[in-house]
Amino acid sequence: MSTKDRRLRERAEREQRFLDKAQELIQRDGLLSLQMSRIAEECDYAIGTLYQHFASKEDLLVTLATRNCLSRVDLFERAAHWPGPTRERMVCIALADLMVIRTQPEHFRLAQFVWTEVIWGAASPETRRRSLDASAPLGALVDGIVESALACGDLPPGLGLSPQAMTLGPWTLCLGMHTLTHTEGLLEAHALSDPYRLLMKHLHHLLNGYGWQPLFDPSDDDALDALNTRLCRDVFDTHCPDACLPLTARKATVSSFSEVSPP
Amino acid sequence: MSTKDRRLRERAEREQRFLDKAQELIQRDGLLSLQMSRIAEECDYAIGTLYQHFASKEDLLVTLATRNCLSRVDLFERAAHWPGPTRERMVCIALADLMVIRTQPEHFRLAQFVWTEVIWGAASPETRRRSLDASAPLGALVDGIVESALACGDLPPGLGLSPQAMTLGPWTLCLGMHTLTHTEGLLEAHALSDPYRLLMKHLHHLLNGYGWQPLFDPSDDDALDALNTRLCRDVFDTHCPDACLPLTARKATVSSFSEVSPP
DNA sequence: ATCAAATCCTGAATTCGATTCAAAATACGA
DNA sequence: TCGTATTTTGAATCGAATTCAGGATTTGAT
Repeated sequence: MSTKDRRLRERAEREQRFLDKAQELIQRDGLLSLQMSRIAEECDYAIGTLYQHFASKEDLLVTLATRNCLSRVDLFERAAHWPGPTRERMVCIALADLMVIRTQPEHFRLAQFVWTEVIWGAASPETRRRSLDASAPLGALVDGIVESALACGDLPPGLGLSPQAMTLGPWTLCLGMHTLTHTEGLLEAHALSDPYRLLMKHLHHLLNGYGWQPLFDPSDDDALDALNTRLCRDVFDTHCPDACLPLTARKATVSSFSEVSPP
Repeated sequence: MSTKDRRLRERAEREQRFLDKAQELIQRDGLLSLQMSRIAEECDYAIGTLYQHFASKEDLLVTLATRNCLSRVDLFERAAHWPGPTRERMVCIALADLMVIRTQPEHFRLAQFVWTEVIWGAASPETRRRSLDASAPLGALVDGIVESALACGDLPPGLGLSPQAMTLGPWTLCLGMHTLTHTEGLLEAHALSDPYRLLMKHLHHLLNGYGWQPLFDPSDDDALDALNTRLCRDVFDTHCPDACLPLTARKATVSSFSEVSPP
């Protein structure tokens, strides 16, 4: 029996090595030029062996995206379980998301690609289901924050939205911003820079719109910086890299406009 | 000289026919199984001729997405130039977007695919630029609404955001929701339905968050329906198809929750 | 109307990469 | 140790995008 166990374990380990290598190749040469044969080759396996783990290239990609998703759980957990105000916890989710995307932009590119009809539709139903299952814990963590907020009165009653439905707002906002940000040339074409600072501002406007207490004034750049810095430090032990404080473009673009119409 | 003109015109017409056929094939068989050879074949041209118009399959796809984008301009113009309140004009943009996506979901799927690193990066810079240029008019229309709102006081001064930056909020919200909606199984996995009704609610919350006058209570389902119906009728001469009023799922899901915590 | 040059169109051939599968290698149990 | 079951292998297959060497057509001058 232990033999069979060992076999299974070794098989699982090999699968992880394949995924690691795929990740590495994507990071090195881009998703565009990822080749199944090279993954197998660089792992010193025949290509047939690779196909015993993944029914197709699409399956491999979806599986990799799923693993990436799972790797975010602990970060999200820190945000969701941090004992601060519910609103700040929700902001932390967005910050966590930002940190991941700044560190591993390929993660987003892959997820974006994988959710495309072409890839998603070509992956096996089983693989797709596993991928959806993997996103459930993340969703649950965020839903939990909303529930707490409703319970403690930070969010007004009578919004008429389930926690899942509430979660959807920040989620779509972040997702949409990532999408635009990663389409090369798009934001420039619309005279925009510093998209993630803008994301945080819009997020605060949205939370204000829900009436999520305590309200926050997103036009106060210094307060925004201070909040992000504090949360990154207290919640993630990070000195809040450029992730949330893209100081560079700030003076140039955003502030220069805000000087036109001061508070 | 007129000869040359005719040539150019015929060439342009042929290009449109190729694009029409591509659109038709996508609609019929899905993006997944679109083949360059079939496009040429069904247009009664050799495949080489197709490649005189589009340097690659990616180029064709981006070009098609660009044309789709241009086809939305008139709808957006109606919304932006409608002489109603600025806030309602902005809502109309979202409604226009929804109407398009309900009528031609392939449009979104294609845009999503095209904005992917894999496709966008493989298209020629020229084609990419044309695509970005095509989105400028749409952006400008929406920016114009924001400018009016700032000018007439519907939006408070001191937000510290340029019109382009303001536009980004609703844009990302809609984009993100479309993305989630079109990933088969995702919303179901998170116990959500009726995503576009939710989109409209979150949009109103966001606009409320900006302080965009007159404020609107998104938890009032009947008011939301009434607003959408009126706008569709007055602005688009449409009887507001299911686009904005997915009455079906409404009673089942959203209201049932809102009954738990009534206003 | 005729011809050479320029331009355009054609589709068989090439290329590239994913996927298959028959054979070889290896592991297992008696 | 041997026969069977399982796993691995990678050359061969397949599918689809892309190329390019002609053939066809148009142009413009005579």
